[in-house]
Amino acid sequence: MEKYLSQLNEAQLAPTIQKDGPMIVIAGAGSGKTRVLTYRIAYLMSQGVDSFNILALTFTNKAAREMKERIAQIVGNEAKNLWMGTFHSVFAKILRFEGHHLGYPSNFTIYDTQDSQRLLGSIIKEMKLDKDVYKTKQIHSRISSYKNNLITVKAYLKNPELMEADAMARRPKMGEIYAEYVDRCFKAGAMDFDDLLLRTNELLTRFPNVLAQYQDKFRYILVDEYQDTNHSQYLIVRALADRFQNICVVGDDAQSIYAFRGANINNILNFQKDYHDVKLFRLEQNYRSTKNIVGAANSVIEHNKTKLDKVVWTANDEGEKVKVHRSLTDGDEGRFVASTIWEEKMNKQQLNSDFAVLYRTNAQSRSIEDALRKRDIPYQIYGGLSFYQRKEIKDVTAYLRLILNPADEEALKRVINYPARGIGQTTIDRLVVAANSYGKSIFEILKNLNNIDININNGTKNKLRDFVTLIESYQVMNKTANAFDLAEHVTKTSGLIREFNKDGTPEGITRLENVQELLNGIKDFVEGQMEIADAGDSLAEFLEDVALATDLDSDKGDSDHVALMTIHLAKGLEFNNVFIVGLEEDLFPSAMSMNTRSELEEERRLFYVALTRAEKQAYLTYALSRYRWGKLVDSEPSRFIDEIDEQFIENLTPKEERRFNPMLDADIFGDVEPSKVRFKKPKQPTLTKKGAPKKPAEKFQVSTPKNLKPVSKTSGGTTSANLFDDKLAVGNIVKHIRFGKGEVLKIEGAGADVKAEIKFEVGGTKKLLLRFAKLEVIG
DNA sequence: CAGGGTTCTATTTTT
DNA sequence: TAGAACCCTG
Repeated sequence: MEKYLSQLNEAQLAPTIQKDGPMIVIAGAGSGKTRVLTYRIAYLMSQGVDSFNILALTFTNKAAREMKERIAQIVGNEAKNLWMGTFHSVFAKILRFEGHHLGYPSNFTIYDTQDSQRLLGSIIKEMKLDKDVYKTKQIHSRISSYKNNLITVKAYLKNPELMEADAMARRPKMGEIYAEYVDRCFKAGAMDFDDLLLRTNELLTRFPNVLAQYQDKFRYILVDEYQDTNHSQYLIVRALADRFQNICVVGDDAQSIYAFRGANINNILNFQKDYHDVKLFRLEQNYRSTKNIVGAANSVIEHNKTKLDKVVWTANDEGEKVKVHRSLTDGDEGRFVASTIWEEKMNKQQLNSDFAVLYRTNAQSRSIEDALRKRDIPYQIYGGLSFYQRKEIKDVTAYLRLILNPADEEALKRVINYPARGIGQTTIDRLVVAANSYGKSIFEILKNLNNIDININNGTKNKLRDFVTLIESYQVMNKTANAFDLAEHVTKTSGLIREFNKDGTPEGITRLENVQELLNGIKDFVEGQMEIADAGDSLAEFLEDVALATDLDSDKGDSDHVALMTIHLAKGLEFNNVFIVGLEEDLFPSAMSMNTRSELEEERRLFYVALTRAEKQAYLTYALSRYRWGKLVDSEPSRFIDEIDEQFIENLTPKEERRFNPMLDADIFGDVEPSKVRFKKPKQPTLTKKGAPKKPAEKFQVSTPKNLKPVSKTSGGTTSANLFDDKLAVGNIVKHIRFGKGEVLKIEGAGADVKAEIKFEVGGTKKLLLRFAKLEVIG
């Protein structure tokens, strides 16, 4: 242990060996707080604290895993007994054991955001409320914030102010929706994310003996990223730490960026008032970044009023200045990022993984991706639609969830008619009504179709019975088979594989691959579990992992790639070179977050977080205009750029600015004669029900050369360039493409390994320019 | 009920 | 732009 402690500086050592009592560590960015946490746990164990008595709450499961591995290197196998993880995953585990006190089955389902919103959507529909007033997203975030503040339905109904506020927002039925939602979740044996915390609180307050048991267990509690805890989490920590008061929280008020999901910065600001005799430690020396980066970050955060006193400094080199780059469009911005990475890799012998591109919103990844792909620079996008949220994955897991917990309403609704079995919406609606009126789950209704008064014809009833038989057969199998065999069996026999295989489109193939990857994941999981002696039901535990996994957690990690992610996701990470893109007013700071001082300050902290991810070099980029919601919009540089002290900045003035030039930027090796393209007249204007005749869209039918095989298809399609239909590939007729003068239509084709760009000019003479390029394998 | 086509509408961040 | 909702037809 001594040898490890000697690696710490004085400021780090003090909190590490402070064994007992409440303490707070204010840790500046890059000051080595993870190391302090890790070594502190190891130190506690070396001082005779039983590993079973330590609880460490981290921000991601990945962070917990890495910390655990590190501790294991120091103290050995004992580390396995530590309780470490996110609030959600740790308390989900506890609720599996103790949930029965609250009337939950131990195999309760965890509803993710999508499940919650779907359920709310159907409740709103059942209540016949106006869905434009009662928007599911907003209702959900409302309910979420109630729950995070421990406002139960009961408490809500006793709180005239809240009800008044909702009534003022023209949503007087809010309370009813809330009540119905909670009720339906409960009946489905499901908890949403917020329930995992709320119910833990309920458990600890209503059952003093349970509380006592866990207080006794968790004698030493450590909380990372304390600035991002919400009220619900705060109360859990307080309750658990109450007996021994051995509570150590670590955080940085300047990096509090989760207010939108209920995080309360006051938790960290007021910590010293919450406990007696709190020891305060500060880690102010930054080991991560150059003087220029630290200086730039400090000068920005100075503009915030709400903050704790702290001076972050570094003994590192001066380094390069923070570079600011202006582009014409978002496309140019992407090309700047890609070419800079390209050059830096050449000149400085760096790896792809030395680079990260950070943005405010997920939608911004697109232009960056395009540019990186064009240069063959490998990248990985983190976040966005995470693997487990993809449709095909959710389809498979829905079956698995249903097997485990047949009451799971959302899972059932998802798969009862997918793949199609002739069970339509009307039938499902009737089932839901019946379930509600009998106070049973839908699956119970299905099992008792004979004894229940329900208006469903016999043909459909038989289909429903077949479905029940199918699920029940899986349930039988689940008793003996392992999770992998079961999952594989389900994908084959439910018709899911057939469904994805059906059309043979690249999308279908990708889906199949994803399903295969899921199966592999289950296999790994099952094998991993065999090594654990007291492992429980592998399927249940796998599903729990899935529900609480973040995209960072599932990082395969071994390939060398540029990382693309939102700033939120980048918290806690570091990279040699960081690009912060889209630094424009209304984008960053976001237009939604400029109404109040506190919102704006949070955006500024977010920028601070982004900047402090960089070790050697930070690039700030913005574009003069950018495609937002399909249109090119002018934008102004972000105020955050101005807020940086000039001495830390270098402006990169581009020598020449040019827009995308297909002759230079695309890989062209052939042309197609315009004569092969045929235009047809636009349709007549169509009348819509709502009244006014719409202007006719300019619609043309275009036939493309035979060797072009259109590949992708979208669900809808207005202007979409990838609106192709498989059938059309035969005659090569592309329908319904709406375009304006000079717009570019891209076709990414499979057939002859081609990619083409067709340029149309509408009005005047119609011309076509078709260019082929090498096929780019996407994704 | 299924499937295709059309129209509408929402765009912040996530456990 | 892209996905969801909706509408129409077989």
